[in-house]
Amino acid sequence: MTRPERALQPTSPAGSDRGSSTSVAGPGVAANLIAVLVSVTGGEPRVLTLQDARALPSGPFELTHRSLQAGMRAWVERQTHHPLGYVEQLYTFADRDRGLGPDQRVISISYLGLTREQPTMAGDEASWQSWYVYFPWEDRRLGVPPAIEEVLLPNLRAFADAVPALRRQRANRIAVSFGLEGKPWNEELVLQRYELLYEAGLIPEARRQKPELGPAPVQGRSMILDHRRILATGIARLRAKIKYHPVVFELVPDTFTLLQLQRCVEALAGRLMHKQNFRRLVTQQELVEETGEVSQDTRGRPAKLFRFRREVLTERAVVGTKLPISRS
Amino acid sequence: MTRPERALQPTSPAGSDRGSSTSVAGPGVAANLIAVLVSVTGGEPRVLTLQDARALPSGPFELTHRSLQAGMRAWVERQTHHPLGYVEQLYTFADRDRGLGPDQRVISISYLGLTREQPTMAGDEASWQSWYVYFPWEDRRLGVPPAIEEVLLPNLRAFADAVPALRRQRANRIAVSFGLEGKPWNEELVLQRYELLYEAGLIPEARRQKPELGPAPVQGRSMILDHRRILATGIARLRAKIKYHPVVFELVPDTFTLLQLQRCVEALAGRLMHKQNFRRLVTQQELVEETGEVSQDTRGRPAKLFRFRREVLTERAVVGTKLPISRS
DNA sequence: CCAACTAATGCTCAGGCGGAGTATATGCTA
DNA sequence: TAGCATATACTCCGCCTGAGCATTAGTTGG
Repeated sequence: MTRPERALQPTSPAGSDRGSSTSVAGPGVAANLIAVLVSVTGGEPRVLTLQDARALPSGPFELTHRSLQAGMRAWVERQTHHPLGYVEQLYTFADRDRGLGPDQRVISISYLGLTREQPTMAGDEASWQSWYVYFPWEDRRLGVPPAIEEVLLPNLRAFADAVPALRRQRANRIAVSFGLEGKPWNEELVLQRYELLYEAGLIPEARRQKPELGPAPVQGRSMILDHRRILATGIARLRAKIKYHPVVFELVPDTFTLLQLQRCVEALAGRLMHKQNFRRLVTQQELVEETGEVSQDTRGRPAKLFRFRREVLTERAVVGTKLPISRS
Repeated sequence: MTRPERALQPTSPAGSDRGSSTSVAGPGVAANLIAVLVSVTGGEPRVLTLQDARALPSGPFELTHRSLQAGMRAWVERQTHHPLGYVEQLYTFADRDRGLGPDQRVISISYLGLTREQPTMAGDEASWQSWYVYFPWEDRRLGVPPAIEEVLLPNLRAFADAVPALRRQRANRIAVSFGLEGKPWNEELVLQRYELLYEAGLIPEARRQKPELGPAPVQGRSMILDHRRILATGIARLRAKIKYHPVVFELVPDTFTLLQLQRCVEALAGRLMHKQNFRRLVTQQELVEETGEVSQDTRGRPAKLFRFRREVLTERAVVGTKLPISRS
């Protein structure tokens, strides 16, 4: 009997392939698994990191593994001693310029994994980091971070103005990505924003081969190789997913208050939500049921405890439709 | 040939892990690219096939390729002598049965590609097939195909009833997948429906190792290995994508009438749409602009010709939002 | 020229959903 | 007991969307 794996529907991230690679030698091509492991604790979305918080966990795809996904689960659970609630493939890279050499090629298959509790790690170099450590501009829960206006945008504008022929195009791209000039902020554009900063040369990853440029002006911790880019892909995917698939419940305890649930979603989305409407959304869709118990937390009126109605995963097809389809 | 292990992830509820397997340890890993190449002609969505329409085109990933995507483009364009408008990664899996030998394993990376015109192929064994040849139950433009009620559902019900303990669960899954018992038909569940038929043993792919079962009862052409499964993934992805990203325009001529555009979307979705609302949707979003010309087709009032406003790709972030996010 | 037909285009209407706000309930602590 | 903090209930309104009716602009056959 295999352990059940959750149903996943892959959606691809936009963007090109900039490969990432780690370890693994041998002639020909090697396969490497890279994990974006997410949990939410203390009101922060966290990701499992290694190497002084500068790398995502990764490991070779081994022959004992039944499948790529099984391989993912196997070594993650071996490392964390914790079951993985939800796993979804993110993207596969194999880029030459970031590889090991002309005769070497590494194929990296990245996965997003959700886990409910914070595992204790085997290795001591592992740690859970708020993902906003790497993407400070993505957290708007307390309003727009001042650094955006003070540091990020001036640098981006300079980037736009640097090439007159591309000025308008770049300025527009900046406006779309960061929600300027009346355009709405879209929390799903994590990857696009990262890419933009990369192209503008504002982050360390883009300056590795150009030490003459000095330190990168933009805040936010960097990672080895393309790991920050993979993380951006994972965040974007998760932010999109929570809107049409009940994956949040993989990140909260078995029973929870609606506010806890909301805080979790807010942590992931990096935005605050309207409390009453959030409740309406969740309850109307019958995603949860009352346990009958009440939260002991108790500042203010105690909140009812709820649990996820797992049945919804089978009773409905949890996907969206937007075309003007005729009912007749 | 042995039954191909399956690597794509089921969106099905109690999705089990049918991950692809590998048997052996060895130094080398080969990478293989598989393409779902789509075009729409003659009111039919078509897919490029090989080997007597039983295989998707595929080719090795070579060290000369800059990236996976570049590799895809390279050999597709070499084969078809036609540029690829849009390319998107579908899924990566490692399949035991594709291995070249005990010390080899193959990683398959599948891609979806859209092309505007029907290329003339180099090899004569290549042909464009309506994808409904492989999935007849997916075309509801002329109403629900009679074969669903006559062949498909009776067999599925038998499958559900076969195991009393699973009866309810299976019956429910059937209802959700095929839009029964008041549940709506969801054209995006292509993969789930295929999976269901596979698990129910109703299609040739599932019976390859069980010749005693005789011919599969369900109509629809099969393919080698799990190519039909990959095709299902591609169709599902495309059907989902057209709802929030203007990819249809990659499939129609440079100028087109709104009805042409609608027919194209309908071909992909397998459903008819409300004409006036379709126009409203397209024009309100300013996805198109008039060319000033008029269609010469001329049965009935001549239709204005339009062209896609490529600018929308940069002026807006073309993605959706469904959370009750506070504007303040 | 008119009638009939086909398809394009314009317009209206009603229901539902989502964003936002107000009001009330229920626990605590000072 | 007042005040506070949070939970929960309900209302309002605008927009989107499904659906249908009406009109326009061509062609084709008498």
